[in-house]
Amino acid sequence: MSGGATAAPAPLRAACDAALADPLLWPQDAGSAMGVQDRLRPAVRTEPLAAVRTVAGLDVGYAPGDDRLVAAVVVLDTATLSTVESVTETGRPEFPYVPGLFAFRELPPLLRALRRLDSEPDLLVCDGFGRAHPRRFGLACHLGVLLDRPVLGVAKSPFVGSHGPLDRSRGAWSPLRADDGAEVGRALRTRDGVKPVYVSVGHRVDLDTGCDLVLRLSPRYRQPEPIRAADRLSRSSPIGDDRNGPKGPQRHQPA
DNA sequence: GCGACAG
DNA sequence: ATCTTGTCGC
Repeated sequence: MSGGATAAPAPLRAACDAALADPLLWPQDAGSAMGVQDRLRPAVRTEPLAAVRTVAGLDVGYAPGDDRLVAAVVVLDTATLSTVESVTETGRPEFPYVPGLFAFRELPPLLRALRRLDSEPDLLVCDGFGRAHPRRFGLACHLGVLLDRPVLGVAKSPFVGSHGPLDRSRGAWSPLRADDGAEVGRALRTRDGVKPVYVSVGHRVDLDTGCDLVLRLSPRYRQPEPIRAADRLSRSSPIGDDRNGPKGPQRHQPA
């Protein structure tokens, strides 16, 4: 048998397939979904993360006046911010948008996109929260635990918790605290005088490392480049038409 | 009970 | 998420 006690993390592809194949992970009602979050939450770990050579940005875009969506993943080289690889996957939402249950809506399409990646990014960055969540288990935690990989959540608006004012300059930050005083994330200014982004730990990374990385990944715009790249790709990507068979996922290789 | 509520 | 014009500023 291979894969003993010292087994390396399963390849990304296998981890995505395993998660997608487990029916217990994808309930159809809100009550069971919260139960899944409570069951998985204890697995979240916070730790330093080093040697982040490549980062994958994840995002999902929705077609206007339609029920179709596009999940996009773009892998960037951390040092140069150049694109290493990118994929898109089209589909239809199978769970309604419910604040607090975001993962049940966006994770399935994101996992189907991630499974087709050839590379194994050192870190995943998603549009949303990690521990800054009503039950401390947002999208970033959920994805991290399912794949047992480092994941960071970067959101554009606060969800739970509050923070004090922060300096006007890029790099300024203030702890995002839940009602009980726990630091569940940070409001981080990535551009002078521009609204901050909200960083929270998903899994296997800590807030210091996470904020440091987010700043390095956001040299010019408010949002980190990996998320910007995934966001743009999800918007510009043609939507497949399921009525005549899926259009088929698009693969993209840098020129 | 009511409002607010990641994307 | 998505629908939307111009405008101010680097």
